[in-house]
Amino acid sequence: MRALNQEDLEERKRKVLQFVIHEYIRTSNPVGSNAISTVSSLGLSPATIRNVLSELEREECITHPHTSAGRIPTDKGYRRYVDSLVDLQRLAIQEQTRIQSEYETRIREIEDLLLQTSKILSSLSHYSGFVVAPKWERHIFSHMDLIPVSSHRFLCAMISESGLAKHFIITTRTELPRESLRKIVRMINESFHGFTLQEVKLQITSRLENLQEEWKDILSMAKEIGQEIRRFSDAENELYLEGAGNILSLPDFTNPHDFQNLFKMVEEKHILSELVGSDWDEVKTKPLAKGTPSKNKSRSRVKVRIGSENKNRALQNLSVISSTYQLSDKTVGVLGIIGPKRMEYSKMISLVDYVSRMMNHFLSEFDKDI
Amino acid sequence: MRALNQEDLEERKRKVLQFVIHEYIRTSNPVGSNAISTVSSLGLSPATIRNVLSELEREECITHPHTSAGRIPTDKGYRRYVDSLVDLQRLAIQEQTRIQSEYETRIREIEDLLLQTSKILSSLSHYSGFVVAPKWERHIFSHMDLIPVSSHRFLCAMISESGLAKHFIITTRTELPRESLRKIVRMINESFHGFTLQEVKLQITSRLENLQEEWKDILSMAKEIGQEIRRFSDAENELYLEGAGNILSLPDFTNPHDFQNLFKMVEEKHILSELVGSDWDEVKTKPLAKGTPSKNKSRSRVKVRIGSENKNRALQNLSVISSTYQLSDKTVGVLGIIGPKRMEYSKMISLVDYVSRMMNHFLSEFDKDI
DNA sequence: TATTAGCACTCATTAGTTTAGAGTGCTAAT
DNA sequence: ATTAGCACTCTAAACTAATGAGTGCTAATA
Repeated sequence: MRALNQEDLEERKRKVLQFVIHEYIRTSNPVGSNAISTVSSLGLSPATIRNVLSELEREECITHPHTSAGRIPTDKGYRRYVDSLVDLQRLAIQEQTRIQSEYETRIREIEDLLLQTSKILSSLSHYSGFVVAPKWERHIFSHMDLIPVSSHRFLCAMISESGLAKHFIITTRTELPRESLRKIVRMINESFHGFTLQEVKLQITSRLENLQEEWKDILSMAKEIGQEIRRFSDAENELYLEGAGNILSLPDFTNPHDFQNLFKMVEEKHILSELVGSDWDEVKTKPLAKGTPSKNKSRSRVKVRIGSENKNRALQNLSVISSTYQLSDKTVGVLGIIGPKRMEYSKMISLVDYVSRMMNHFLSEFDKDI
Repeated sequence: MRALNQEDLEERKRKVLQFVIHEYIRTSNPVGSNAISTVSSLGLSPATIRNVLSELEREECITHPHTSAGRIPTDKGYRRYVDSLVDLQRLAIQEQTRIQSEYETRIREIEDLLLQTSKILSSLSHYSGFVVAPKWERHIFSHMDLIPVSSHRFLCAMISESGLAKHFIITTRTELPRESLRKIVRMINESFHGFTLQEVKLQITSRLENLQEEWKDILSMAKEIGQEIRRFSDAENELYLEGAGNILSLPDFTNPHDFQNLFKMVEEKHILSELVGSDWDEVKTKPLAKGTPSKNKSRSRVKVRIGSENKNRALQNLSVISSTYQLSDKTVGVLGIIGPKRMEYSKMISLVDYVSRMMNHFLSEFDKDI
């Protein structure tokens, strides 16, 4: 028997870890040395496997719940698996067509698209799907208008160049004659055309103050309006979250404490919204496997967070697979799925990747449509 | 010992049932004959109590989970209790002030009021609070406007006389020049002023069609707009639901199946929205106990549904206490709490009653404000 | 005649015991 | 370097026994 060098040993270790993870994902039971020896095609005896396993355990990639149980992957093990062991594949054609057909319901608004996407993510993963709505502040201001509702209340509509519309009711303490209203609206529209909405938000109050001279009479009203616009621009990103119930029915979830955490997350969606916030800044790309280049030239931006890698307590026993989406070449939002750590990463990464590409596709159509 | 007549026996039965329910609510454990004999002030031996209990059991007001357990109330038992045994009281002053202080956060819009109310209901009951938003269709149409977003898209704002505003984006296939747009808006505003929004919804398409002669050029566009308005008027009532997580942590909830049902309810709020729909039509009033007349002259409209009295499956193990609220003297919405069957009905009924009065109070202020 | 004491009976709960089997780690043989 | 062999550990399941809370019935009682 020829001597094995270091590389071969590493290779074997990798294969064993991969097998453990695959088997654990499949059966949800700890995997023993016997099973690996018999079922895998490594051709090694249980005893040898045991040596490999104890080494993997020393490296904290696996543990066992108790002495007489098989091994299960740790978060670190999953991480290693996702980083280098998972075989990334293109999504099956059959699933691609399924997704495309799901998108065929009439989508009029961006909101419809976001909702439908989160539903698709949920129903194809059988886990929970989410979409964080486009980040309002990144858009370019086009125009706004105020419609009187009553003497002190107005419906304020703000439209971005990409066609996103935000609307909310504002209330003023002072009464506003129609003429002044029109003047204020015209002024805002003229001075902010072409600015980002973040700039509008930050500068609206100060701008309105600078016009003191000629606007003395309606200054205080303009100020009030500015404040209200600011207030609504600060609102957190909207989040679409579907299929959270799916996670409950998983065999991995038995602890009632986990239930409560999950519940909290659904009730206070902003928890999750904050959580994925970091995706905007630091985006670690995970290219698809060689030999399967994507149709679209752009790189996949799928990110995986496993269990304790999530900062949020409610997600300590879950994994989040997310990607970003763009509008007019700017990253404006995040979408993805939330599922058990014990999930088919290969398939799920492909799914999220594919759906995020579809989102980009549809969003660019919206963009063209303007 | 003097002979007891039928009435005295009935009275005793009532007292025993009341004691069982109170004790069960307090401890969440089945109540035995011994406990009743010792703790209650009836002065009867366990054996006598047992006779009463078995009679109550024959009447299906109580059961026991197994032979050697004490008694617990059935839905029928709770019903009897709520109908005639519960001591209705005014809410404690301390709680009244707590509620009033909770309402002191700045409430600008009806939406704020609804959200805040559902939070109050949740936090004071320690269960789940809900408010079904005002029924749009019952309001009187005041005016509407269309703001162009892009060539094919408009922000449509509809304002009711009571100041409720509804706004949504509509998309048309054909392009609309500004002039035609203004014409259509003027026409709608003139012809529907004073109508209910339901009438607007039902008649808008047919009205637009009747104007054929003079409007030939913009008829198809007007039609499209009419259809879109119709579509958005059909949208279901919005629902505010807070504190559903509170229910999970109750000792009454152990069955994972119940968890799932509850989850479903939170995810698909319209389930609940449908559920309380019946409150608009058939309202069974439950006046407060004599001797404690309410400050406000109007009758309390609190309704209690216990366990299986709820049609919805998700609520089979829960009780719903609800009341309606008015705007301009019309019943436009429902609010209440959802909790375990095993809850302090007296307190909760008072709470819902009081909060619904507060809602009416604030809403009438909104109304005046217009 | 209504009430109650007495008693046999039921059944959930808990603890204790045993057994089976899955899986490990170590050692010595190959 | 690999593996067979074996003692060891620990869980899960199944069985047993003891406890005790609560009932329903009957006969005695005020």
